[in-house]
Amino acid sequence: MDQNYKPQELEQATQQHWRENNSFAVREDDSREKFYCLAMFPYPSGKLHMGHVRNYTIADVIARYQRMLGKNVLQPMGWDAFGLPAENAAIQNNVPPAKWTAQNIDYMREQLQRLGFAYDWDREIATCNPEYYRWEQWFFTRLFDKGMAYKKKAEVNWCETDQTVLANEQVVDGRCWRCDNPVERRDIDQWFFKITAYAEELLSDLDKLEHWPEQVRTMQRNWIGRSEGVNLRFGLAAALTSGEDSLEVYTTRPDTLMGATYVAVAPQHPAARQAAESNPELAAFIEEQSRGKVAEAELATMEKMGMATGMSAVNPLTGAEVPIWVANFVLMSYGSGAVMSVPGHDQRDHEFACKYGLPIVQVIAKPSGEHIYDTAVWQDWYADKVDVVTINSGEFNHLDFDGAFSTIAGRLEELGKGERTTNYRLRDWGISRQRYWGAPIPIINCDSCGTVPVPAEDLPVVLPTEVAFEGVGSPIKKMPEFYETTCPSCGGAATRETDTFDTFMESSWYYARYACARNDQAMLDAEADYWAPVDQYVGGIEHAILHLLYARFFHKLMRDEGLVHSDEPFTRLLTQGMVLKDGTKMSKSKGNTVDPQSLIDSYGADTVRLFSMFAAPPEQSLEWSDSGVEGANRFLKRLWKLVARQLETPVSELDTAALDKEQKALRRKTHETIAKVSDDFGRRQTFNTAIAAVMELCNEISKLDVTTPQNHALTDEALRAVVLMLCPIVPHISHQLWQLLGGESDVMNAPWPVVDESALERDSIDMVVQVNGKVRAQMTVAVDLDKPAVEALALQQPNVQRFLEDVTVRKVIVVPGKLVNIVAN
RNA sequence: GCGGAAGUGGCGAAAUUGGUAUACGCGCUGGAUUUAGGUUCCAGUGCCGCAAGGCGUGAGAGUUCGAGUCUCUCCUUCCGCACCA
Repeated sequence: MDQNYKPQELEQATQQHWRENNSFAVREDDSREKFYCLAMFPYPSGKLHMGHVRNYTIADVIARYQRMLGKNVLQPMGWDAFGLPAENAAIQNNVPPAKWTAQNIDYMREQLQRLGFAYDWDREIATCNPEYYRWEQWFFTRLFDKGMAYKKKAEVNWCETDQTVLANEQVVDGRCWRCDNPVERRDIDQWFFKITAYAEELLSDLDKLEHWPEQVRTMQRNWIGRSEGVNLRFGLAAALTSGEDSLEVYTTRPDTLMGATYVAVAPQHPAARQAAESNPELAAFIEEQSRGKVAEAELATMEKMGMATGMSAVNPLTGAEVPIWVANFVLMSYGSGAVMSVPGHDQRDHEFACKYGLPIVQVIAKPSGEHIYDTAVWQDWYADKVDVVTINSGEFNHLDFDGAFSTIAGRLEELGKGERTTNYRLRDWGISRQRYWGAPIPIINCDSCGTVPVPAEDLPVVLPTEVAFEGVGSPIKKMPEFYETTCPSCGGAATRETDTFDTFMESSWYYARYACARNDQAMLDAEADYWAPVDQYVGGIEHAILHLLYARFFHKLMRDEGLVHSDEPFTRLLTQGMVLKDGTKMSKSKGNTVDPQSLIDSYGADTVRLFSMFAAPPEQSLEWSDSGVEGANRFLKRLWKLVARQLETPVSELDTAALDKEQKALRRKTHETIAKVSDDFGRRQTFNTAIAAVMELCNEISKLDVTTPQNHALTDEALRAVVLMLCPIVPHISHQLWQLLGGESDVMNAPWPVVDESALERDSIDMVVQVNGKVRAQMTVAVDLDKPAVEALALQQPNVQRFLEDVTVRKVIVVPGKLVNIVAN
């Protein structure tokens, strides 16, 4: 055996072996438990970064471990290939997005293979291929027929110069990130998915996801934002021109209805618009509120502003008339776009009332009644729901929150002026993008038939890839050969939809498609149903809401279409931490990136994998350290030498009955390590401590003199266990060392090592003796020594006696196998 | 403002059920090998102290024979959401 560890040639040979044996291809197999392990697929941006390496190493370690447990493991890989960067690159470098993307995929696939990930490449998918997105288009038409996909005018951020819609993130200080022109809000036709129809299920099923991080579940709960309240209608003193004679508001605090002193409506509300017709000042105010800053975080810190409409509303229970104001803080997209304002018990309403001199009425009070209510000064308890009672509320006085809520809600229901409702913060998912590099929305607009979905037999609607970019607009919007078509319904001239799908669409169902990636007859099939759901999903926390919520939604849509038979797509979720350098996230803009490729070139893939798994537990952020990489490499070199030393002597039979104390200790260490590493890999998913335990075992092995036959046999057992346990993490070196140690078959197919319980047995144990909680002595006692004897032995320890000289022993606590604590004073 | 996570040596971190704080690795110090540097190997390495010992897990209290771990108060950092009626 070569005395030196040579990762480059060793890894190349191992990978060639895997390729030749098609080692990672899998099929359905009912004789074994299936395990579907998946890492979030990458956007093919050019080359892998350290975050990818970490993500894919974690998933690969889990997949390989599960495989060694005897399961039928699927681990696929693919490309989230549609998206904006390809368009930007096209404009900058004059390369068509399709070509740019394909080149990047080829390069990054090579990198992933060089890292030795156990992917079934036969199932590779790229979402920009028509073979993939045709099924997405087909599914969309199914949802259209069901009414789950619909078109409506929606307010968007619009850049007039670039002729495109901007995402909120692309609006910087109210201006376009690219051309710096002021962004307008504009109403344009957009396609939506009715995700709100699944709000309740998406919320309640979070309780089933017990193997998801609590943080992600909480974030999704908050995002869905369920609240219980009442929809109620204020009368209108004068009916609107549209015929409406009432104004609907949503409140979670019907108990404060008697304290409503004005009604506030959103600038976009019909009542506001009508009032503006005869009020130029108000019209200007509404116009002003419709442009400028749009990011919601900025809206939240904006000054509260409003203007009276001159109209008034009638309280449905008291008949009192209150003024209607337009206020910039009321959102048209939540509830009905109008709120009843109770400045006595809502801080924001209070601020607004103080600013504009509107009346403030107290309707809830502390039950003691001792307080003095100063309407000019806000105090936190004014909004409390517990330990308060209603006052100044006529017949509804002296009720607690629950009593007031149900009595007032009940009365409104009797009068037909309101009803209890559940509201969600979640809004329908807008899926239209005015971008080019995405899947075309399969819709044809016909002057006589209206909106017509493309029939299944005409799918896919293929996105033209030979395109020329003139500025930033989507090229297909200027291509009559793309958009001019005939109506599938009447045969007349019609135009195609030129918008494309949000790229979150593709990533919402790719996990299911891997399972039947080459099926050109159906979106999903029985094989997809065999593999679904994903048993272990691994990805960044940044996808906690959007991607993971959309995928959960899609899974339920597919279930209701009969395509899958589970409720949730991802049983277990691991969110890996960021890769940091010098305490901050690695990023191009900070210039603190480390190129994985150069590390692989100089140390080999195994070293990179080992360091990524050793430096921190997977959920925590990982601080990059060049010397830590050296350390990982050093360990592999030592391991190599350890096996080389081992092979100098022929193997003898291990006689476990004839071991001396030192030999028993090493054998115990070997099996204790197997137990710990198994627990760390399986239950805890703390691979850093598993590696540390293996390192400890290796340190023990290297201390042993292997020239005696029994020591050599013992080391053989230990080294085989080490190689098996390291195999998921450093598969290349493990593959070679396993062969050198005479292991049968591929190490990656070998069974995970089993603990020999008899090796764990010990006849003596080290215990600590404390006096008043401070360690004063160590002693070795027989395992079966009873408590009184242990206590007596502890008291005899010379250093213990020294500390007991001038005090009286009050109590002795014996924790078997661990310690003795003598309490004395 | 609301919600979540976390604060342990010089650094990354460990301590899983309330039981020896700092495993494992990095770095550092000394030594061996080497023409030298690097590599490799050996020994040491929380702080104060010659030692005995004392002090040590963000700060302060509490519970306990015993607290990094449990309870309370506070401080700091990171992350998410953010006018949601």
